[in-house]
Amino acid sequence: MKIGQVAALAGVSVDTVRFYERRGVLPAPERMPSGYRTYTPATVERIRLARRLQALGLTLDEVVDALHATDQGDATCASERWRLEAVLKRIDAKITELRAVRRDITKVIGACDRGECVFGEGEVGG
Amino acid sequence: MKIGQVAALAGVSVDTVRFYERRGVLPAPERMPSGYRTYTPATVERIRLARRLQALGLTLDEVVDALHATDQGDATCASERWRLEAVLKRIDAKITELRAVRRDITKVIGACDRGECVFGEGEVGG
DNA sequence: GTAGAGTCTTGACATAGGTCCAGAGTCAAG
DNA sequence: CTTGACTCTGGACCTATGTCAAGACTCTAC
Repeated sequence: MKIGQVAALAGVSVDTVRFYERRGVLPAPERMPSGYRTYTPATVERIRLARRLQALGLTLDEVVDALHATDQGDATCASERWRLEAVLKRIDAKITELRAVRRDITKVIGACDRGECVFGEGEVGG
Repeated sequence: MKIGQVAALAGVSVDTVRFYERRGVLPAPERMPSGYRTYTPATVERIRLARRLQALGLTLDEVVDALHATDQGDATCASERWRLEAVLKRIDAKITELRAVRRDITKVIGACDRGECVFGEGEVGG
């Protein structure tokens, strides 16, 4: 398969496939005599897995780490699960942060209703 | 006041003050004969307000809009409150999204526990 | 008058994850 | 053999919010 077909099947752009190669998500593929990259269907699966992990909140570097771990062959659910739990922690922290900001905003809106506006009624000069 | 003092009082860097000027948060200040920017204490307040609004989740462009509205003099709580409510909507959307991802992750971890691992036990080739 | 701190402008660098472009080469169909 | 689609490389560009550096100038204190 050439890069266009792989990209289409995986649901990403050709540029993204080449980008993934540069970033280590994909290994350097075989080349035709012309220099064209050739892939096997396994690459499509690899890209799909990478996308799935990204959708779960892993950074691209984390995806690379996870894939390399599975490439080593000794990756199991038990050994990789912590990656997901780390993301879970990050998400929880982010949600907590957003909720705090949310509270602050509602407070400011409430102050607004009581006539104490952040948007100064007076001038805030330069 | 010169830029360093303004920055120190407002709790930002000198670079940030100049950056704010470029972005329209701050108007172009008066200059000394030497070319040095001169500010009044009102600028410190303006920067502090900008930071407060940013901390509430407004983008810098939104901060600029809000400040320009108050500069026009006809800004009131009632007229500016929608900006905060827009941010509130954004935050809620983000929280919803994060919770969805969170659920997905816990599902994947659960599948993990049942032996269906995203990290393929088999190879995911290149 | 000189040292050191502050300020000036312009422009590059940083993150994260791509996207897009130019110019050249290649492949398949008619 | 030509046309159009595809691919190659290398690098620039994007968002957002700053941060940093170089080289020149100015201000303050001694």
